[in-house]
Amino acid sequence: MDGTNEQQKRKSGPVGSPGPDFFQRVWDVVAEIPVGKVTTYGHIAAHLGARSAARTVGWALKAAAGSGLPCHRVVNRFGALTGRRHFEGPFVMEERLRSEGVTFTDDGCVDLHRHLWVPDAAHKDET
DNA sequence: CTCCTGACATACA
DNA sequence: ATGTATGCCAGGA
Repeated sequence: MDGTNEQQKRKSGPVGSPGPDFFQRVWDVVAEIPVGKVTTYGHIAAHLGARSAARTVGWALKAAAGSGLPCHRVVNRFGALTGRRHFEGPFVMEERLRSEGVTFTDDGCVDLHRHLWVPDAAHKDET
């Protein structure tokens, strides 16, 4: 049988809630991103146990846009500000990161080599 | 109720 | 190496 629309069955499913809302979990991680640092959707998703759910992470950020969450510190694995269009303006995201000390490359991407932050590292080194 | 899209990423052909 | 297809979770038409 085809499994193309198998995902839709989740909606019709009775409960099967894995626990707290996936969104809430994403917001919790993003809220812990230190200033001057950035993380990627994949790292957040992987930290939540769903490395392939990177798309859903982006959705959570869109839902959190304007909720006071530093969603501007979350970029894709290339360091590109793919979500800048969901901000107050197309340049707000970059300006904010620059304001926090984040540097960019000539491609307009965040310098992940200097500002890449991983959620798992925060749990291990927690004073 | 069903199908598609979406701020991504990985696997396979 | 490039392109296509799928997976994940949630929401909108």
